[in-house]
Amino acid sequence: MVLPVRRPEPARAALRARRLPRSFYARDALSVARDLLGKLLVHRGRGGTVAARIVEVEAYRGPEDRAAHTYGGRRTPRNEVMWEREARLYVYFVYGIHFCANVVAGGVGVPEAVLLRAAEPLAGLAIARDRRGPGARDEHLMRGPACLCKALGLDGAHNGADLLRGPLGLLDAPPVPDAEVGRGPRIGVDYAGDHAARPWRFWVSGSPAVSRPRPAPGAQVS
DNA sequence: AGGAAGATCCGCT
DNA sequence: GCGGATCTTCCTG
Repeated sequence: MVLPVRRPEPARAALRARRLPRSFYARDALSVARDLLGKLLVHRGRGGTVAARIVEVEAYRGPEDRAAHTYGGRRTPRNEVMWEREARLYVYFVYGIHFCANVVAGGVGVPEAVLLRAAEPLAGLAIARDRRGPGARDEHLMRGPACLCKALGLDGAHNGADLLRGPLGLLDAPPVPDAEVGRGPRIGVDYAGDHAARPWRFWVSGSPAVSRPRPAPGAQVS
């Protein structure tokens, strides 16, 4: 009699990885953004755990970045978390409907962050589907910053959440090689003048979960 | 005190 | 491709 062979489940193995150390976050947002590609975002919430592989991010670089909430050194109740210690989550509300989540980079007084724009669902698919409702294909459950938050159950209550402890975490995973990294201008920041053209958006080429796989026509891609 | 715009998504045409 | 939904935040007067 042949025993049923339980093939090692890739997600389970991946979720055993350690959390990224604080030093990972204590760098400029561009480096953190690039290196976040391929890492795993995990939320152990009520109803179970949802995990995802990050495939699209954007760097927001503090006071000098016209597209950032902290442009010009503005410090407000909303963006307060960006000014504090790195390795926390900055969640804000947009368009009266959606939440977007950022990973705080830099350090105390260095208000930089990385917007999480898209991810590939890895575990907790049933929960993610339920949160998103009918209509979305699995590979699109977390395509776009607001969709990502919804599928992972992130909202304003998670603003300031520590990523080194507690139910929210970022786990280490193999780096995405340069050859597979796409780069281009950020989305939805046309108001930022010349800063809008800066190629501070990074994505994993070929991932079906990337929200906009191609850079805008004529955009500088470097 | 008021208003304008927003780091978006989805459905319809 | 376009626009509506929906409300917080911040700047101006």
